[in-house]
Amino acid sequence: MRFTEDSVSSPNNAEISAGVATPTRKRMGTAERKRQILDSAIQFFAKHGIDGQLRNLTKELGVTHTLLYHYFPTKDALIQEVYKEVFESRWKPEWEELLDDDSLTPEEKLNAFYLDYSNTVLTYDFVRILIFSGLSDHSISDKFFELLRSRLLPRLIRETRKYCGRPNTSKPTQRELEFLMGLHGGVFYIGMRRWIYGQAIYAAESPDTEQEIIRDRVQAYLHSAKSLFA
Amino acid sequence: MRFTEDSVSSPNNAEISAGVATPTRKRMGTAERKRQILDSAIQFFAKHGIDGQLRNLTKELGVTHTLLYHYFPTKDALIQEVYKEVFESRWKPEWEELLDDDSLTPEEKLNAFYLDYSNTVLTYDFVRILIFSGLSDHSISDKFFELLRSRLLPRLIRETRKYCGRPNTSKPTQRELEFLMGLHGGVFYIGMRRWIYGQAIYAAESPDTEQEIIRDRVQAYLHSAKSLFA
DNA sequence: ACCATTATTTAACTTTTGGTCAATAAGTCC
DNA sequence: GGACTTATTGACCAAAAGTTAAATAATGGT
Repeated sequence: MRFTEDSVSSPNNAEISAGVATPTRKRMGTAERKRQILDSAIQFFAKHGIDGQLRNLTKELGVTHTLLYHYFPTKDALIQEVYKEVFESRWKPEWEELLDDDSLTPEEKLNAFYLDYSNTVLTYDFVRILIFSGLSDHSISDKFFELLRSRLLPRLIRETRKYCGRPNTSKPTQRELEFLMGLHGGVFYIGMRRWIYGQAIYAAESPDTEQEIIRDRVQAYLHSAKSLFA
Repeated sequence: MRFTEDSVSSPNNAEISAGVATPTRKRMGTAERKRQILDSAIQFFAKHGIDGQLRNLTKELGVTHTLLYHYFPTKDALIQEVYKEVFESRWKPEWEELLDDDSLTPEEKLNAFYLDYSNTVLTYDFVRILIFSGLSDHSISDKFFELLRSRLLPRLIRETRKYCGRPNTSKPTQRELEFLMGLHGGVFYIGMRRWIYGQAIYAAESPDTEQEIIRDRVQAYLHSAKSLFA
């Protein structure tokens, strides 16, 4: 066995605080470790982008970066799993069901939808990874917007028309869609300011305030839609 | 004089199209070359982020990457100049003058402002560099939002109140600001979709459509502000 | 035509970073 | 408690990428 000259530089950070050295190597089950790495990777890539260095990611786990290759063949593979986890697994089919529910008014639907939608989408990892993806190749953001465009937008337009007392016979016009995107962007902008620009305009811990804000925007959208498309 | 073994690999791209080789080294004035590098760097960093490799940046210019260090001491220095160029130099004092103009109605002011504002802000480099900055350290985006917060938002709130027929005596409330950010975010979202997500919903070349859209949003904002803050 | 200046390149150095591989040790089963 | 499995590590590699120093060659002034 050989020792590196500066072997002092790897003091196993996670164990130091115990006071007495606990030099033993921890051994986790395959599934748990993989889960742990994936969870950390989500946070890590959301924070540093996909260019973050694996060595730093694994350092937070108190583990060598080579261990990563025992669970994921390559960095890209890890990133792909992160994407799947954050996007594909978080899409809620209930959103469509909600918007199709006949027992609710358009106003109730839009409010309920954007309240819940914002709850899952206006998240640190979701917002940042979505934008990181858009900034590089659009591979992820494209898939997400395809879901949006095909599943949600038509339903939202339909409810808007219902609210305005207009029939839902023709395809959504460009102007209708753009107007809806105004609402959509306004909502997403909340996440942008919070998770990209780091602004804490109102207490991030008070969901009440955020819900008020979203309700205001939905209300304003519907209200002015009525007068714009009359 | 010595030649590299694979000297073929640097065929001076810029000169190839001339047909006959023009092997001579071009020598530009200090100011022009620096300007040229800076302009390219803006586009380059906007496209690839600040992690883009200098070797690729200079390749586009048909120049060695080491030449860069003749004009900028370090990569960070170059990036700082890019930031200055894109943000500090593009802020228009006219915006404040416009919003203070007594001969215009609030509606006219907001329309005129957002039309012009979007024209300079909804740009490839502006949108992307702003977001790249927000994603890493907020050094740039913070400065920009400070301008926004101190120079523009109070005036926009004031005009909104004027439109609603309310006095401008107290400080803007959180709710008023948030509602305004709904409009602001909705407008910025146009740039997001175009320059981040790569969506071309309407022809990017038809400014008419974009102006309509913005007018719609301003209109909706004012209209529903009146009913929300009545 | 020559010289001084300096823009530009060539070559090399260093650090970073994704990835490989053999060695080591923590559990588990008998 | 010994053997087997495999989670984990340490050392190393090669390519990438920022940076430096010296050599080279345009250009302008005289």
